[in-house]
Amino acid sequence: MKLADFLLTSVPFSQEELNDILSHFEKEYVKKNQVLIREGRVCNKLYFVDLGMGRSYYLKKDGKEVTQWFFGAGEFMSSADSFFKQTPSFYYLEILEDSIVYSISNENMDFLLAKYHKMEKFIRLLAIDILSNVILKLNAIQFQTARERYDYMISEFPDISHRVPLSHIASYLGMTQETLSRIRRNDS
Amino acid sequence: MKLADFLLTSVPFSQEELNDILSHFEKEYVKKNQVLIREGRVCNKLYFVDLGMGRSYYLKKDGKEVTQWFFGAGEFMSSADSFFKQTPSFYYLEILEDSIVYSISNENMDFLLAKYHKMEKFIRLLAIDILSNVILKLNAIQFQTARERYDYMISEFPDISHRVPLSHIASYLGMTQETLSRIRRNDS
DNA sequence: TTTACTTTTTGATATAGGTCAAATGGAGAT
DNA sequence: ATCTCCATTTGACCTATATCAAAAAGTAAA
Repeated sequence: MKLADFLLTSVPFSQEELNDILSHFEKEYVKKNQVLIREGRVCNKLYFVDLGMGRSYYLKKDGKEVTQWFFGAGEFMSSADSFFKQTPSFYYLEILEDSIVYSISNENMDFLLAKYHKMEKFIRLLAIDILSNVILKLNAIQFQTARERYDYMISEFPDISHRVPLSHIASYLGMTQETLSRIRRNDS
Repeated sequence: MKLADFLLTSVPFSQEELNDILSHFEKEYVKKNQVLIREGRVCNKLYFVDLGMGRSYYLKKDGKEVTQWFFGAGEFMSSADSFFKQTPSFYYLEILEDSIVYSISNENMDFLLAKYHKMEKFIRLLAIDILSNVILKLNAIQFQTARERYDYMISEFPDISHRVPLSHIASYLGMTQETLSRIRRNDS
């Protein structure tokens, strides 16, 4: 879904409001492997993935990467609490394929939030959607077997396994890549 | 923290606005073990715990209860996505001790959200705070040992272990009560 | 205080998934 | 085609935590 449609789907902005809002976003072409924000830095942009995909991840003390989330086309991508609270990010944000994104700075977002009551509503709804998704994942991790988590992911994101390295998917699912490899082998 | 203070801490409401907002909440005295909302029902109240505590939990297929979250005094309590999206709740909400809560209906909340731009902002910030907390827990569950999770919980909520049954804490931490009991024994 | 009931602890055993190490496979560069 | 470099798979073994079962400790009622 495109950014304009995404905005309109949850809040009925007028054409004029929509144009104003969109004008505060900037189109960016981002190359594969580019890091958008690093752990410990304040995330001052919110991204909408128009085409391509990205992920958030962090490093464990032993230096291993742990994928926290994947962001596909038609989704907002950011270190949400860092962006909205202007606190240091716990995560890295990285682009996984050559992508087109629309970004908005924190200053522009604050401007729009202050200007439009409807913009506050839009972001509130966005935050609640993200929250639902995180809660779903928390339940999956806490109470499903490695196999069940994998099956769920495949049913939800059938193409992801062809687009990103196994190791990213494994850490996203909270298991080692060896375990994921074995699960895959036993596929029917 | 009291409800009025909580509101003022994140958004500078005027005294008049504050009074109007507070007038849409209703004070309720809730007895221990009372269930505020059941799985599958739409949650139409948001609660602020003034005194006492509650939890959210769900039932696994095998009938076991899994505590999802504890809500202490000075915190909002609800099945957030059910309340704000008016969709069936995945959880039960239950009061664990005789408590005093302030509740607001979904209709009143919608009224306030539409009336006050600042109210939208308040709820947006609240949603983002909840999101941060859920993400922290997700990381803990995904990548810490049972022991580490327990130690973390004790440091954050030192008194909880005296106020609720072991089994609730164990399932909250994603482990069996036998494991939690053994961890406790090895405390220094 | 005795009885009945619930919660917590302890013990013995099982298992999912982790760790470490090596082998295989694939993709790009020369 | 061959070499190099990573990604993936496989194998052998290990460990944290679950499961099942029973004992002990608390709590409340009679």
